[in-house]
Amino acid sequence: MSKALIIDDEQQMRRLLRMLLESRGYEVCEADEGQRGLQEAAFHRPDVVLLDLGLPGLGGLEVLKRLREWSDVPVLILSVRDQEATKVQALEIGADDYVTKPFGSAELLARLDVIQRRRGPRHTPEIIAGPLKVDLLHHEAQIADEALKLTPTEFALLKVLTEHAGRIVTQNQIVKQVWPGQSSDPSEGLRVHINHLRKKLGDRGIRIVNEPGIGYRLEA
Amino acid sequence: MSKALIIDDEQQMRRLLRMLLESRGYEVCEADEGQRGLQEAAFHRPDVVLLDLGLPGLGGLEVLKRLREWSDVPVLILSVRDQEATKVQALEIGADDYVTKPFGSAELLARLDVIQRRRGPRHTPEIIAGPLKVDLLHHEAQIADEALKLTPTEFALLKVLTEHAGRIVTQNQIVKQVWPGQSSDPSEGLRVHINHLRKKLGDRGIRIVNEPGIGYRLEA
DNA sequence: GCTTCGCGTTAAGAAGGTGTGAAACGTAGA
DNA sequence: TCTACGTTTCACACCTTCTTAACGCGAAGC
Repeated sequence: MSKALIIDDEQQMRRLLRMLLESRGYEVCEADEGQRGLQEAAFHRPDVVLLDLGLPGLGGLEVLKRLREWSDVPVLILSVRDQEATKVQALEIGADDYVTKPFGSAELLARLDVIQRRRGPRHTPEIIAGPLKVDLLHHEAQIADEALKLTPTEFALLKVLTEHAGRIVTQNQIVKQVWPGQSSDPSEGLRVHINHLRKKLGDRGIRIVNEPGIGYRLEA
Repeated sequence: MSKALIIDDEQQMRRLLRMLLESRGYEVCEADEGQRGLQEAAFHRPDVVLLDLGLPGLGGLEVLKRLREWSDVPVLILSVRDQEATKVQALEIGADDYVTKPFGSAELLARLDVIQRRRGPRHTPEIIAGPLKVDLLHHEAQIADEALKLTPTEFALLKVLTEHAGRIVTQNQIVKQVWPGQSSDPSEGLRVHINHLRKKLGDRGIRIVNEPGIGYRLEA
């Protein structure tokens, strides 16, 4: 059975989440405040954390940062609208995904599934996401055993997205990985390369989804 | 000819093993560190791996675990006395056998034979891709039983490409194999030798295809 | 309804990689 | 020393890829 930790200051929200999660077979523990959340995480070792960004006292970002100092547990951010900048920060610190309040229960559970299925950076020469296979050693990419003809930049881009398949990758993260040591801002060109990549991927079960103002996500 | 990969941080040990193995007709490659060992294994696809348990950085057990995620290659563990528990762990993870340092050369070679016989048939000293046959033992290459007259560099180049026939080999990989221990960048000359090789291959069902910005691929 | 903002799409020039022939260089053997 | 052979270097034409700019579109906000 998976354990989930909810860190949120609103009692109603905690109750809602608890019901949802328990109906899915999770064992649930809660914290209404950041400091306590960290303690609970250390003690219970949850398999997934649901973290509210708008925490009083120790803020959500700070909690995430301290958590990441010693744990790789998947973290799902709960945020309200107009917290775009903060959401981006959270993803870059190491959050796995976010949902915006108010959210549908189906959406929440789906995202939970995805971030728990993820694996850390692979050390095999291949990354696989659904029908997509990225061979880092030979610089090859295949969909359902059919080779894709990619340019070096497109390959690097697809690699980053596939490594985090199902999760959002911020534009900053992408740019830093694909154009390392770049001074000027190539995020203009990013759109072009995303476009090319989408055309080459076609309609074969792999999509690149845009998250406006934040980044991109590869869906299998 | 069989390929062996040595992963050990002590240079003296590597040299000793290399001599032993080469005297037995093995082709040997080395790595002084775990991460590099995994890369070498992925690229060279050795027929047997000799793995030191006491590696700095990425430990021997960790290397073995990651190797076993994608490879069934026979692995012989090199351990020192008083590592009983670790040896057991290694065998459980998927090592095939172990020898304790210091070991006699006869014992090592015997164990190597055993664990290799356990796995399928021996490697042939030939690489074949379609109508192309590369005979490593006699340094000969044939297309449809017609011998090719190749220079040493051309032969080494064709060997690398044929070993990975159908897949992309990056320029870096080619250069490292054909011009080992070269400091200056011979990738200029690579183009020339590719050119020569293409001429000698002619139009007999074997093509060398360029992947711009990445490397080359041999197609049968 | 208008403006603003971010994204998708397209086109074209700039930048960089590749193929090819020839010349220069190094080396071993006669 | 000369010769033969293989390797490396160079120059240049050609092609692919990258970058930049412009424009259309839809969503969000005023």
